[in-house]
Amino acid sequence: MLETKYDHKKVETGKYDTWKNNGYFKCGDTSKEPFTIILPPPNVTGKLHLGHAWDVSIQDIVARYKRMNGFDVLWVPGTDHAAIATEAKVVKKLKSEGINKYELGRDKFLDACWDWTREYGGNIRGEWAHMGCSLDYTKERFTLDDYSVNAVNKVFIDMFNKGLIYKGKRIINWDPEAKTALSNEEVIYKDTKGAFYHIKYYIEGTDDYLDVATTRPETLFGDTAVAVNPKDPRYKDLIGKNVIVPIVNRIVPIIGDMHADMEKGTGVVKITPAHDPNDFEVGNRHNLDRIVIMDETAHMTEETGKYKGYDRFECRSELLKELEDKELLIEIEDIVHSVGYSERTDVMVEPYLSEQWFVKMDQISKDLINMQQDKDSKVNFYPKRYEKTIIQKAEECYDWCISRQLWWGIRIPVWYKDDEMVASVESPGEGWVQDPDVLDTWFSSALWPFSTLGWAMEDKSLFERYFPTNFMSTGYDIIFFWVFRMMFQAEQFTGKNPFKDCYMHGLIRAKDGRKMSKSLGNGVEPIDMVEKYGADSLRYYLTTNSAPGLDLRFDEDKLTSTWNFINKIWNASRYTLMNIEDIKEIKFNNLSFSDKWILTKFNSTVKQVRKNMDRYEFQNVGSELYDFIWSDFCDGYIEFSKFNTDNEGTKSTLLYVLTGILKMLHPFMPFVTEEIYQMLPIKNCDSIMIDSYPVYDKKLDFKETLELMNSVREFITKTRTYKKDNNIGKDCKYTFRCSGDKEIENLICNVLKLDIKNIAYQEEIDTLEKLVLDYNNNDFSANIEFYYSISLEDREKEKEALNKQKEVLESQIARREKLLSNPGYVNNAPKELVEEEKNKLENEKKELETVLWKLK
RNA sequence: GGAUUCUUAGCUCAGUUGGUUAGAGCAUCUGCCUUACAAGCAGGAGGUCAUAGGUUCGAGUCCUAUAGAGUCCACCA
Repeated sequence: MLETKYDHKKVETGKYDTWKNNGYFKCGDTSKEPFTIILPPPNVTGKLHLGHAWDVSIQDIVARYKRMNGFDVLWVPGTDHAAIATEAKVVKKLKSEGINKYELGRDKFLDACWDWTREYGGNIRGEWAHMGCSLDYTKERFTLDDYSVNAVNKVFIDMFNKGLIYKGKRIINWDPEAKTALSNEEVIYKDTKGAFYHIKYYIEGTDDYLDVATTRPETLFGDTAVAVNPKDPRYKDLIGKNVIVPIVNRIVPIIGDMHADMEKGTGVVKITPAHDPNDFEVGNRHNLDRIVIMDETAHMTEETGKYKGYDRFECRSELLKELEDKELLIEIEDIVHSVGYSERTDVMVEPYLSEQWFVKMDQISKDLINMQQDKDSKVNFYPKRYEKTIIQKAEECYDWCISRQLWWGIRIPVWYKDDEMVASVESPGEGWVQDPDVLDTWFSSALWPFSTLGWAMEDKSLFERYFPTNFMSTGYDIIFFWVFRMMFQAEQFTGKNPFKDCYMHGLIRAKDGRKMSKSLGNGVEPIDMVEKYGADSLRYYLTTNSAPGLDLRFDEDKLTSTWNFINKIWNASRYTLMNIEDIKEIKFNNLSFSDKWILTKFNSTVKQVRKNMDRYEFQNVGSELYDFIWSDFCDGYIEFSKFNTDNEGTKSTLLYVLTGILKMLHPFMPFVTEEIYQMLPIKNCDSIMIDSYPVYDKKLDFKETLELMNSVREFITKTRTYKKDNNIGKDCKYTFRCSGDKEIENLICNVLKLDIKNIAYQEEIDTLEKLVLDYNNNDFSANIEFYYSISLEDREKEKEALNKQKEVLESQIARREKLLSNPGYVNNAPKELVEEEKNKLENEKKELETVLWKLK
């Protein structure tokens, strides 16, 4: 027997290991159709946050749903080495021990990284277990294992040989703290307080100067020109003349270039080709020198003279003093402008001239766009608008900087000897030196959908069976980092898209709508929520409380409501189990009206739920199930069944519907549904997770009963309201007639507790005052009269109520008559709707008649 | 500058291909410890669906504009 209260801790203990040990998470039944999901790999040393909890819940729901629908489901777990993040942590740790990364050397540093990974890695596995994720651990991968490394090498070498990967000297985004290049996606732009510094650049041989406005005065050491717009009447005559760069006193030309915007600043812009991407382009057009004035740690080089060794910010403040002293500073204008910061280290990104590896994107992007235009081969996004986002990204693509000046990662498989350069995993021979850099973590992540399946391994059987994958779920924040790149790499190397459906969920925010962050201290740990409410509650809450692609404000009160819902299910199960203990088999004979009604309702719920599950509309599934279980099954059917517990058909219906409810809920609430399933007197399988998902059953669809019972329920509610409005107590004498079967009459009397002792005698009918409630619907009508001595006051109250009712009815009738006399509506609207309107109008008219009669 | 999302009850959110009386949770009011559940039951109250136009027989839903809020991309000397 179940306890009276649901205890999530008790329920969730032990089940995960049982499932896992019984092999329910493993794929491999080749008699079934495969269905593959690849888990987006979290940072190996990271921990589960609410966003992950949401993400894995969605995937587990799909995995369990598909498994119950007869698919051979493979859900691949894995983790990511997270190059920059991990390396930064290890560097910090070593530093605290007084060890410098470079002094330690590459090999020993990597050992330290592996130690770190082993020490802090693997926690995430326990968290997947807490959440109930049905992952196939026999296929677990890591971005630095052979599956991944082999694929990365193979892809890199192939792209290198095709010319899709090249090495180039460019201005890239540089993180001076991590001392590595970054891709454009890894730069976060933030509004920052700064200033326009107006500096005098004297025109050579004159006392005139140009007012040059810059936000970064310290870069003047690298100036090799000053540009004006060739159409700018203010300055066009100056083109060809020279100016003197202040402090360094370098003579540089005034050039005409469209880059100079007449509207912006003073219309004069200093050109620093080695420290600004736009200036770099200008420099190329005008053949300007590139003077590097900062090193890899953003400290000034010897080009800056006495400022050598200064940090970039120190240099700025000292330089400004000097400019002021020398009366070269015209003014300082405060502005707010957006400045790039490193996604990982949060330091200000420095545009930096260096040699890096790039993926050439133009053709690849075109291939992606073509693929997306083909209905059969494209990725279906949920919600659909992300298809457009992807296409837009592809259209405005720029080359992807993939080299990182780090050690923790997959090393670039390129070897050098003198002027020669060869791409190869192994050294081509004596005297060859490998490129020191590693690849962007996202380069390996991009291959994840096929690398994990053994695409670059000898045994390709998994790849052949389970690729392309079926379902991908992730937050919209990494669409460019990851989804886009997975798509083009799979297209380039497998000729197919990596997944058929891609579900994008939003971000989790704090209750007030702000982002959850450490600095605000408003973060919520999913594991704490699991502890407090159970994984079942958390999963259901996260997945049914928002529409696809939209953010979710985390609200613990709603989690409580979800817990209450589970407690409700628990108690409905408790009731059911108490009443079906002796059942031998499910037999639908001698079904009562209410049995037929709930079976019909159940059937239509199954239909709706399946439809929405197939479209990943989980919020709809959630409300369908909530409504059916709470309003129909518990408040409606269970109450009816209480007067019918000896009936075999009713027992069968209770068990059948409860079993179906558990199965439909199982993908959302795996633990509690398994707990209750195990107590069912009749069940097909050892575990609910290997049982089948409910299907619509035509034999159990009783449409007429549905309508009749809806009327009966409406009558019951109306009677209750009526009694309450008129202060009619339990002992009031009554008479009752209804059009339905004797069974219906009994049901109503039972539910409304119309005590047989209180039926009014003829004498009472003749002498006492009465209150009458008439109910008319085309398939059911009922009349109930209550007899008692009525006061004048009550009589007035009743009259008032009737008048109000009259008004409402009259306006409704008028509205409906107008509607039905509109030929446009009658001709164009669906016939059933028109019929229904007509019926309603009829009933309202009848009702109005009674009200009018009573008023007399 | 380009794209995109949101604006629905006091609060947080649902609302399928347009179908006429817009739903839920929480909060609130009334009455109930009825033996599955008081973390519950029964019955209420609460909304001119941001604004203004348009399409349509019919608009929360489609179109246009406006206002406010958010996000992404590009630019930012």
